[in-house]
Amino acid sequence: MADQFLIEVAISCPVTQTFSYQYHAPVQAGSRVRAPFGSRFMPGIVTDCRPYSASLKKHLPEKYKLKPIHEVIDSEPILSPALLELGTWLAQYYMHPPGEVFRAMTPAALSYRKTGRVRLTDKGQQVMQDQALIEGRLLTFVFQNRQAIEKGLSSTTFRKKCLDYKKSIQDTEKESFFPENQDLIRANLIQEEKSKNPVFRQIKDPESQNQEKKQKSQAVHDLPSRPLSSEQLHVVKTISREMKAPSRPFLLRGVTGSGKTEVWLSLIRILRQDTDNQKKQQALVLVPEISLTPQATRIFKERFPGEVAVVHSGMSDQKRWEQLELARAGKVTILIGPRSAIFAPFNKLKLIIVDEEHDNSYKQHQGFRYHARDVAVLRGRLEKALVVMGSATPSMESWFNAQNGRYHLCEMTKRVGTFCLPEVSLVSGQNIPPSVGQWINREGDLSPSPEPESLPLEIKEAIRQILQQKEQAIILVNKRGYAGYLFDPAKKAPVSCEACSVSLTLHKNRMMLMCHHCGFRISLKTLREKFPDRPLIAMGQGSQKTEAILQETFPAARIVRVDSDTTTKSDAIAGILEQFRDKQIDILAGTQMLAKGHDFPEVTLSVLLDTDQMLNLPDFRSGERVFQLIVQTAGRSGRGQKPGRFLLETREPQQELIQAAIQHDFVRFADKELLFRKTHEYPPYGKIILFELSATDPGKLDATCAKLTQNIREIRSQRSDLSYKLRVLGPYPPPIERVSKRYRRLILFSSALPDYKKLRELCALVRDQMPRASSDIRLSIDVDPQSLI
DNA sequence: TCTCAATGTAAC
DNA sequence: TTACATTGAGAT
Repeated sequence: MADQFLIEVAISCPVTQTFSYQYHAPVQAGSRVRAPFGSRFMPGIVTDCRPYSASLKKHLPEKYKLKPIHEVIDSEPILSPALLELGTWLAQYYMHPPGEVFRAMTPAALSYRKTGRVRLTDKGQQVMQDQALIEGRLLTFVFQNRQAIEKGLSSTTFRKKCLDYKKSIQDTEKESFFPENQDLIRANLIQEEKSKNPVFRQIKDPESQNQEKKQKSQAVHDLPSRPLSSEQLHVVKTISREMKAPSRPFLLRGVTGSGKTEVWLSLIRILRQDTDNQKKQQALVLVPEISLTPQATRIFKERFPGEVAVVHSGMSDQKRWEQLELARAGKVTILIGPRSAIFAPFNKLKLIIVDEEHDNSYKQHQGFRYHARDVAVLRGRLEKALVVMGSATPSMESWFNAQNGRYHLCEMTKRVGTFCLPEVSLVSGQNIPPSVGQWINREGDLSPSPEPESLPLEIKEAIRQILQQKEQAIILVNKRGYAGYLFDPAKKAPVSCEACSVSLTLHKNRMMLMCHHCGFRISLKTLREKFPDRPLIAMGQGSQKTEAILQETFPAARIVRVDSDTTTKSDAIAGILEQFRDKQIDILAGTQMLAKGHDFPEVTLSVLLDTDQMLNLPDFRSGERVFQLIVQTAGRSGRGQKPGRFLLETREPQQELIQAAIQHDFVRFADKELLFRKTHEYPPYGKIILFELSATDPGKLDATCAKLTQNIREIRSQRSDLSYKLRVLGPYPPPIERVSKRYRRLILFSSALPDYKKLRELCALVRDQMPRASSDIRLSIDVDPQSLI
């Protein structure tokens, strides 16, 4: 066996290790390969390749015989050395299977479909006509469209559709017999093609289309940049000085409307002029998904015609691939995209901008749960690119880093041009009964509260004025808090945990209050017995009604509701935002997404309703979120020529957070917040790793949890170093116990920053000893979770 | 004793 | 993730 090579492959499936193969030629790390895995071929990424020598052989596990790689897919690696290193590091850090990490990094390139298909036979087609037979009805349901009849269905969809049908008739018809797959095959109604190996999705060469596009966009003339304010100029100078040899990332804190976009544009301009060798230097601009409207990207395209590529989640794989290919080949200078764009391939990446760095949408909440801002910092280090994060209300993590010198800090305190910050009024909610809520009655049960509901007078009046003057308004309605809490009108504060200073969570199905940090719990009954005369209001059901009331109060106004329920597709939202900009809509009413970074010059009123409810979410980050929300909402108003107003409804106007927010005093808020985080060892002073177990069967779930608890106890008793100073809470059911038919349990591991290594070690041990009682049970790990519920 | 489905585990 | 072995319940 001359000249064999040992190849390490991260297989695209949820297993923690990488696997070794042999091959007759070297394969560059970062290339895709197809390798025999079990009894089939799976795609994967080569992580390492070295000549196969006798000494190497010793290190291999003996019981396995090395299999040869089946096929090398790429002649050139699809992951650059830097991206490969990034992925390897991330798999470690986020405790996620490397194969899955790489798949997340290379959209479409590693996805595959199974070729196993199910077709109708001729006999099957005949039977299908006969609706008297159960088989006929089943097949009609499963093979609804013509395409399915002609091409067949993949076996997975076929099975799913059969199950769907079975479920749908279970309630209505009592069938004595329901045909299983085997029955259908035996009766020669369907045929199953067996071909088990995944096939790579074909990706067309984008070359031809690019050229067209490029020519089109090049026809636009270079637009002159707007003159910068002295503040902006100073910031640009300071940051660009670091561009050649970046040492630390920058955090740019600039009040809303201070013109951060202009700063980004100037930085890119400088980057582009600075051609120290043949390769064009490139910039990546990360933005929150919601602000990826054509409007927002237009300014980049106008300033740098033909040099901008854009990706967003609504794109087809084909289209996205095209855009990424432009960046990889060095054909564009700038790539704009949401969090996943942090993995985009580049020819020569020199600058990474994270716009609105505090934004929650940078965190992936499923599967590979990375935080794009944190990944950006790491990628910047690996690629020697400068990372610049910008926000009016930085996250506590970034602010902390800027304070202790890990990041450079730049600030812009003035709005540019004629804009000034909006006039703020507090609308006292004190006389208003809680919009929707339930009272805790004497028995400790919940009973509905009277719900007189209308808009506060000041708000009504303000909206009326806006409509009269044909201006626009944005109204933020908190649709529902994701958890319930108890409000104590006597104290004008929620009932909170004395040890942790976070609101206690109301678990309605258990009728108890729980603290998600220390595990403290008290039943409503006990609480009632303790304080018999205190009226307590259960909050957290939300105030969906507000939107309806708005329309009722102003029937003539063109009001459009925007929230994740009504507009799931990002396309739809973009459309609505465009209409709003064109003044076809007077009032936008909706959830938090409306507060994010949009620039509507005609908006002169922004309103934040029911602030308290958000403030009292049982989460140590709720203060930070509300502060951001208030400042950002206020920032939507008065961005044009006319001065803006901002109204905020609260029952607790004296709260320090609210006072700081309405004065746009971030530093005052941050000082207090960081102190709070420090005393409780919350991030950034502490680290959290969250395990989420889920299953469709709650019994199995609890059984697994019990075993897992036992495992944790054993590990900790054997390893005192993993017991001391590390906190473990749970498994506990989150307030939203069931999500998409799966029950959930959480285990929260936390520690102070210095003990982080130990914390990780403990978590890794727990993961590896996870009892796999059933395939129904899933474990997903969230390192640095954004939310604990 | 055979068959089918549910459960568990390995994959290089 | 998928495939295969193992196990256990029910059918012949």
